[in-house]
Amino acid sequence: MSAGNGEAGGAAEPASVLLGIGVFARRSRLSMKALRLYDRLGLLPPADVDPRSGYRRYRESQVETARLIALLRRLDMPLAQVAEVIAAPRGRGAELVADHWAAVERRVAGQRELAAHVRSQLSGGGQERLARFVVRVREVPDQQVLTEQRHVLVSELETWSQAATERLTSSARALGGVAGAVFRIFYGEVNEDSDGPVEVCVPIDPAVAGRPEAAVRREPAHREAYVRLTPAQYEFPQVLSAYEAVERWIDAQGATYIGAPREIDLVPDGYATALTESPTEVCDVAYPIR
Amino acid sequence: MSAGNGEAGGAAEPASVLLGIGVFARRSRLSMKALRLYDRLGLLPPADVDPRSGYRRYRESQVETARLIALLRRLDMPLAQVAEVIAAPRGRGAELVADHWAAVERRVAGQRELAAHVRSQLSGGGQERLARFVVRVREVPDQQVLTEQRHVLVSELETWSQAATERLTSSARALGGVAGAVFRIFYGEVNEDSDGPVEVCVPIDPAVAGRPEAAVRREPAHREAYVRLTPAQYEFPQVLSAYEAVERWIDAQGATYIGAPREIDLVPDGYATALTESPTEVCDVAYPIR
DNA sequence: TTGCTCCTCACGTCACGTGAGGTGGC
DNA sequence: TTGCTCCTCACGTCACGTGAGGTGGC
Repeated sequence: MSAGNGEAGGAAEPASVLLGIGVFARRSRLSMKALRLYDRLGLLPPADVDPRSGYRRYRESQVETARLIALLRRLDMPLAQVAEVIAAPRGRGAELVADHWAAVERRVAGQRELAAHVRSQLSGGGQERLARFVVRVREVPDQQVLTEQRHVLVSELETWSQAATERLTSSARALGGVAGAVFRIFYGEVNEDSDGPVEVCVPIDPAVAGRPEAAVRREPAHREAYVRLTPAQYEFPQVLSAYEAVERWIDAQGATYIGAPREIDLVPDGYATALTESPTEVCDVAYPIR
Repeated sequence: MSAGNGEAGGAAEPASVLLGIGVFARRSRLSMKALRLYDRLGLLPPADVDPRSGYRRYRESQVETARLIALLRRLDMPLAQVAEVIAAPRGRGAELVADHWAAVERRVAGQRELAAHVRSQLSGGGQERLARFVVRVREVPDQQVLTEQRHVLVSELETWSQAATERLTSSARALGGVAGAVFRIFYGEVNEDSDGPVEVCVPIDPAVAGRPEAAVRREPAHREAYVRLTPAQYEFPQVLSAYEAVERWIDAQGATYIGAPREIDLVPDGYATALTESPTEVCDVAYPIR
């Protein structure tokens, strides 16, 4: 409605309010180099750029945004996510920050366990922990299994695998019952950075045809090397030592891995029962070998 | 003593024990690319490299070292530090890991506060927090001060500045007494990543000549803009809002910064007294201006 | 006209990932 | 001989820092 001078939003903001990149950098606590980068990325373009000199000019009101960016970067938020926060309304921005921080805390929690594990490994002799495991070999007949497979990080693993086990177990009951020990196959590593995939397998009677609600497949007969774990040994990251023990044994034998590692539950209904009945042994960690 | 076959350390390790990079990568949970990098850096050179093909061959016993490296990298330890851990005896390695992890925890603790701060800023209106501060201006006469200056991270700031204040205060007493409010000048930012420097200043009688045990200098007379803080407002990271409030005010006035920001204690003996006597106001945050 | 600010390359850092294009080993 | 493994560049990623060499603004 006012005289159209091309400037959106500001009624009468004088040109003298514009700040050079140096002043703007000090006020916003960002380096000039960072500001040039944010300009190139479109994250924080200057209010005005002199067409001949290329000089960047920022508006006072941009200091607040720049400060927010500086704070978010101090939280190690990637610039792509920073851009989302900047673009979103305030409330949504707060949610995104909360999400980012929750992810950081999950990651750090995993690393905290790992750090303790590494320290105790280094200070406490090293070999002794592995020596405690007895590796055995057994033949596993082929099985018909109901399965669910998914990518999960270590923080989501327990929740998901319990839920999947429950779903598959109840499906199995409808098909004549669970015909063997429940197991999980790890096709890829599962930790703070890597997400598998993981497959939960519930054996059923081979004679029964599956219903389409869950994937049904044959797990082929094989020979496997395994160790049996107590509840304490099954905790992350201690369980890594169990995997290491089996791998060392296989290497020492000159045997060959022919499949992804797996955990076979010893107690029916898996970990939930284990918690309430506190058995002395909860599961086996195994590698198929030739 | 055995037949010298050129292999150091192993009495009778057959060549068949050597592993190709692919197998070694799987066993150690490192990528081949990472292994090649560690070779180039001298961090984990293969036991043997075929001179014509360039093929890398690793010894079984190197798997353990490679695993350790993989674990340390999962803790985000830089390769330079990883190299130190690998080279050090086990006990020393455990210490280095503990040190690294302690540093991570300190950093994360600071970021945790900051994340909460950013969230509340975004969800809670934003401007209201700044509006609470009343910015005033005053003239400060020139002062003779005893000082100590150092680079400190935010985690070390409180401990160091209390200790320095005590040292300087007792020196000042020997020189006729503390002649004014104790203050700290921040020449650079102090946070999880940046370490100042910071200078603690204790005013003394200008007529007294200093002794060489502490630096003595004149802090020139100046005009400064300041806000007065309650103990809650002085906590990190809330105190950042106070700095912001002063800076905004200065910008709004079109005034010019002519010195580094400073915190001036309102209570004698600084923060220690503040804790026991719980005053309603602890310190001023100020910027010299023209 | 002299400083000072600001400009754009270009390269370095960190720890790899991702092809390209070629070759050794069984 | 056919796959398969492994090789070395070379470039990309991420968020900048650090000069080099030059120019606009007051």
